[in-house]
Amino acid sequence: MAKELKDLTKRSEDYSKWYNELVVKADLAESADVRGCMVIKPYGYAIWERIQQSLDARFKETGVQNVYFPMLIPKSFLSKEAEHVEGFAKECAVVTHYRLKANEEGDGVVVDPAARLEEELIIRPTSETTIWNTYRKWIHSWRDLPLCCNQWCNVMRWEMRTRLFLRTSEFLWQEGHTAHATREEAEERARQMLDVYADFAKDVLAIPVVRGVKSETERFAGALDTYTIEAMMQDGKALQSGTSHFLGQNFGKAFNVQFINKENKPEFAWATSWGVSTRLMGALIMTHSDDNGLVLPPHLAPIQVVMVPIYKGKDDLSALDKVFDELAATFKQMGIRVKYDNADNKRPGFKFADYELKGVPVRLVMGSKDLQNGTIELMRRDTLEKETLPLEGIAAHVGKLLEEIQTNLYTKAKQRLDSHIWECNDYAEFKERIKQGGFYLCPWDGTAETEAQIKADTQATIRCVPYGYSQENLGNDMVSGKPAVCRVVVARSY
RNA sequence: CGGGGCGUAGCGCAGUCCGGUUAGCGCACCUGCUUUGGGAGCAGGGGGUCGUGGGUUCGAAUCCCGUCGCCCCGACCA
Repeated sequence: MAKELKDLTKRSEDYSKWYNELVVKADLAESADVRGCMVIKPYGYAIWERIQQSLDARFKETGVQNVYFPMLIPKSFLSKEAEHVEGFAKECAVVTHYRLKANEEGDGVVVDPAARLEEELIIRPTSETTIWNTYRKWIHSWRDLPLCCNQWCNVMRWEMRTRLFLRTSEFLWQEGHTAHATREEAEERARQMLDVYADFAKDVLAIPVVRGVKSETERFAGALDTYTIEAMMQDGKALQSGTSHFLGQNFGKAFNVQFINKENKPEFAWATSWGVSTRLMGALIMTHSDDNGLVLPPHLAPIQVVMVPIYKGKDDLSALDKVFDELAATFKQMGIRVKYDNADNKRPGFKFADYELKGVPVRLVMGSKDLQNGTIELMRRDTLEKETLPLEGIAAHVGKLLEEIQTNLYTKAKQRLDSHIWECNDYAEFKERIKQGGFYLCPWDGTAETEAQIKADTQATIRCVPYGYSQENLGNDMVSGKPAVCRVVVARSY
């Protein structure tokens, strides 16, 4: 399998194809028999669960509670916020009937025309509308605020083109929805959640991101401001990996969510929403993977250490079992996620390749030779380096090594990001260089026209107005030549 | 919705141009033996209405007409 994968990467310069093959071969997910949807397989879902656990704990530290709202949204809800409906209308799946009946003219079943719904229901593309419709009942006084809820759920957007994890019709995500008494507090929350995402990406996924704010055309439908984290994939393309929106009072007004403020006057609630999705797994795969398969950062990996015995007979195995079982217990005490694979239906070579494909950070191997010598072989996935070490003290060594691998993966990705961000002030130069990928810091006049021009000419888009990069000596917009209002990140994206 | 391509075993494909043995190959699967420190070897075995409907023909996976489905490129997008 890995051989095929390697051949593929050598033969094909198409990064997307390599990515898709990798997802399938690493046993993460596959295309479903339903248009544009995906089946997440056990190992892929284990990774998603790690993301959930880790993010959820961070949300709760900021005072967020989990809730659940229905998947079906009455059509009328969606039309209450004008920009919101315009943004999502083109990609909604609609429920029109509630019953089937036997086909009188042939096999199978048909939709029963008598069972037409009076009001169609939309399968949620996002839940602002249904949640704010309920917030009206929950919010009456400034004392009810802030209200900070999050839900883990699926959503459906009828995308025209799909790719596993990056853009599927149905995807898993979390969506946070907060309501606040003041504009300042809501804006602060939107930025705070962006920081939660950025820190999570860095500390757990080992993915460095560029934080910033979206241009008006790239903004979430119905938002006043959309904050984003943009990650750079190995081919230099950008991937929007998480967003946080300041929604102003748009949804408060649309759903009439008013509270009595401290001055005893009615006021519309201020809103934010923020989300990350299974797309993060796409980011993870495309940031760290190599030709041997996935490379998972230890803080995320469902299996941090895999142990494989090499044996000839039953006696060999039971001697090795004893050592490994003891080692496994030590790892578990240390809070390290360990798997001992002594299954006899797969040969060692197969296991090695398979766990590499799955990105397990550390592999420990022992055979009868090691047993005699009191040694153990260790391989780290990030560098593929192998060494034979004394069995004594191996657990402590592995504990330290996991942290080292985590740091190393982040450092490598950060160096790649930093060395592929360039200032660019000349449009002709930009058009040439964008072909190789990378992020370009370009002066922008703030108009949608130049933004559209760039997209038409190069397929690249304004990813964001970045934080942490100089906004001085702007000069003129590289397309229009008019005075620039800010420097933006321009890149091709997934 | 525009442009290109493909439907043959669970998966990947050859065969189609130029109709003619029993439709073939690789992987996977099953059985047995030998193996096990980098994706095992040998031997044997099972699995097909060639997407589908019609037509031409002594004869169709192959030619003709229709139809269904899928993939890729664009517009959309977390």
